[in-house]
Amino acid sequence: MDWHMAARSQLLKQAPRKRPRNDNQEAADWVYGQISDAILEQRLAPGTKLGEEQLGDIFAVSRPVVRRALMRLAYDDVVEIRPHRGAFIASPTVEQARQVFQARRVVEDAIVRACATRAGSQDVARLRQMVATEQEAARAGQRSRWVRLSGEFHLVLADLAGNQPLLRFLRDLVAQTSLIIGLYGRGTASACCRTDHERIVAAIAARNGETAASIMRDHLSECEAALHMQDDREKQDLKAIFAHVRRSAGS
Amino acid sequence: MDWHMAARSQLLKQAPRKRPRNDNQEAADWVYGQISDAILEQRLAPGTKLGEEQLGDIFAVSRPVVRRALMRLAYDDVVEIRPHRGAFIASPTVEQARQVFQARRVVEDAIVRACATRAGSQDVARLRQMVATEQEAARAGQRSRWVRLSGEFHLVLADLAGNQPLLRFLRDLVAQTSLIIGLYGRGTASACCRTDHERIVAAIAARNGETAASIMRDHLSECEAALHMQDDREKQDLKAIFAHVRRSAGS
DNA sequence: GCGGCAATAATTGTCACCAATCCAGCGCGG
DNA sequence: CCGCGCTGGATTGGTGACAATTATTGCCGC
Repeated sequence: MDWHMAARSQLLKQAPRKRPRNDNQEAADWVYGQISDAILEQRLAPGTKLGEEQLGDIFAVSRPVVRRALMRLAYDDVVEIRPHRGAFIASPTVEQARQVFQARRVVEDAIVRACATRAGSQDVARLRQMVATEQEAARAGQRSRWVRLSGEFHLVLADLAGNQPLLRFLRDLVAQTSLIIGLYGRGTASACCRTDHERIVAAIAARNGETAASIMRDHLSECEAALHMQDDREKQDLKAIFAHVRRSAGS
Repeated sequence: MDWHMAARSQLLKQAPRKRPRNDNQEAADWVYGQISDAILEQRLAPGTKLGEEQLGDIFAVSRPVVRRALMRLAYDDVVEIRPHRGAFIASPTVEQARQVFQARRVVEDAIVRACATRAGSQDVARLRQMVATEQEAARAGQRSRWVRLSGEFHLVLADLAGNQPLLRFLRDLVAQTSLIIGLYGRGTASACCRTDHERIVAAIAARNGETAASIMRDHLSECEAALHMQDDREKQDLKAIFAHVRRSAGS
């Protein structure tokens, strides 16, 4: 019903940006959007505990509202709810990270192909502006903003492709990608895609779907390769990190 | 954590089949699985109202449990929750149906390619048995069972592909496909894929991913083409359907 | 001095009640 | 006689408090 009509308009931001007054049905969506944005901007590190009461105090909403938001986030695999333990920001494993990137290659390959045939001149202009804004944030060194804009670029492409299920799926994948970059992206993760987005837009503007898909696949593979994916950063490296301390301070 | 380890085992049935005693955390999943199965077997027609209290009486669970199950189903786009109105089995529009099939073509193309490289001999045997069971149900005229097995075949393929995000995405798409077939599949919808599944398995067994993907794409396109997708079955055709009645019965 | 165990405390999960909202039937006015 | 506004019933949504479970911490035994 309200599923395909609003496509290509503002469906990307499903969560309201401003705080609703008292309506709690939208309040849950608001909390969901707030936490989701924090994850996308990497303000919430993986493993962070999300206490219900704590969030309820922060957002001034009741606990069931927080609960619903957390359940939605858990369904997106960005938070992990362990029974009677609480909700934590998910920490994707290396295997999960590879699967996310593989899924993104599959989905976004098709998305850019659709964009190449569907995108009009105004759509291309919109994409160019997004790329410009993103590069501006990158030059200014605003890492959070850049990460968010970089993800939004892919979502705008999915929006232009005009396929709602693929858009929703990619939204989840992008959110998880933010977590993955936050976990394994120490180092030159920011420089991985310097002009890839620009080249993708150019290929779309030229109606060359094959080229656009090829660039997109390479782009995602490069992003994946730029990560330091080492398996055992779960608990073992705690001992490695504090191996040199050797209880120097004592009685 | 428990995300990729259980892949390829029994992750397809995320909902327990037998009724848990009193534990309500799993009870919600149980209700979710029951309703989801009913949708997959087309026992629940689109537009059916799902009253919370009613479902609570049927499954002997409290209303919040039903509520959580309905929320999950709504997130899968198989039920539509209208505020203060209740939950209804979703009625996908023609546009939504086309997008679902397009998304399935994109995803399952990649899935069968992965299957062609990853599937071992025992996997192929499992697939052959699934096809045999499915054809048996088709010959026996068990429509519900056939619809369910037909969907499960695709999910088993996704399971073999070994990509959890794609598997979950395809699960949602298959559920929506059941609704679409229930809505627009009057007629020869059952005969659309006579031996397609068998040919897909053969291509996978031959390690021919390209052929398997081609058959899969054609298979999905044929299934889509076999539907009677007429646009205006929302409200307008009500007047068309009852145009000839001309209020014959009256005072 | 250290490991195991039990009691405590905090947090989550659930249920029952209450308020808000929407549909249906009915009376009234045109 | 038909259309419209109103009220009643029913269902959903929200909030509050209770019970279950688990992590932590202090204590006891070895």
